[in-house]
Amino acid sequence: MIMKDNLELLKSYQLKITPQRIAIVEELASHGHLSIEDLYQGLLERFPTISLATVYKNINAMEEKEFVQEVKIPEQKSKYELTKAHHAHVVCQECKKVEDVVVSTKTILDEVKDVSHYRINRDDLIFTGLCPECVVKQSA
Amino acid sequence: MIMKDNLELLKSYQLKITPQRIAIVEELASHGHLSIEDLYQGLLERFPTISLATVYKNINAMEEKEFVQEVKIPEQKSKYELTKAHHAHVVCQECKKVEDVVVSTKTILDEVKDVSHYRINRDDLIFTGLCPECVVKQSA
DNA sequence: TGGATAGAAGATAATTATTTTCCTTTAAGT
DNA sequence: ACTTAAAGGAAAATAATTATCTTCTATCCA
Repeated sequence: MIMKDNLELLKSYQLKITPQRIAIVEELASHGHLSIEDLYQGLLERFPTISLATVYKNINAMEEKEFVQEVKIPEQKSKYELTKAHHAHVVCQECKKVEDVVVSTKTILDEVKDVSHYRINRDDLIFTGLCPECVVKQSA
Repeated sequence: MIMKDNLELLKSYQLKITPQRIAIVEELASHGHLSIEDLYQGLLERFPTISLATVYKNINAMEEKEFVQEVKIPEQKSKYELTKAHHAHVVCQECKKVEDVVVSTKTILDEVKDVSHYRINRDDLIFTGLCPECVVKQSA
């Protein structure tokens, strides 16, 4: 179910509230990280006539407003997530799941700035490996 | 010009040596990070009849053998680079240039492992901001 | 609350990007 | 040199994304 927060948020981002958009937010809120195709398949169940173009247009509009963000993952199609407090991602190379992880970036950021002399204002950190469940399966 | 090393390397990766492949390696060696389209345009000058499919097929083959690696960058098309010692990337949001940067990842890796309980064996770190040149231009 | 209207949805076409096919050519190993 | 597996090139096939156009609806305001 959708939280009022999300509705308010959509509004505050100047995105018109439509049933399709609400559904997109719900999907993202409950599943976390979804590809365009994932979203489309999920929405089809609720809106049998929804167009793939509608998914693209909405995700693009939401990205534009920074309401959602694209996550580019090695060896996979891009996933989308609701914008939230800054975080990194861990990806399981086995089961493909993607999770958020909050880590301190100060140390590495300082080093990057120091070494590169860039003024950094964004970081996209993806860590790939095996999730705890897949580690177990693998050793079994 | 191509270094013998690259030829040897191509061989050692079981990739048949062809003029087109040599050119791809040269392009990547001299320009660092190139998109498929960049590569195609560069190669066209030397091989007016080269096919875009050849570029795709070769890059895919080289990726397969881990001779080159894809670098997924926010808001940009993927770039490709020769595989080398592990490193992170800095991207200038203004002039779009991409550079390698070597930083210690031990601290953050430990934290990621600790927080996520994943067994991590790969990291893709992209830092976006302004390169020194663009910082200057911007304040001018 | 009942329009007016900007913007969204849906269908489809058009682009763009990527992969595959098929046939010719060539690199690499006898 | 000869053989063969693999690569190149052209074009077709797929996939992914964007654009267009018409219809519909959320939002705004009298």
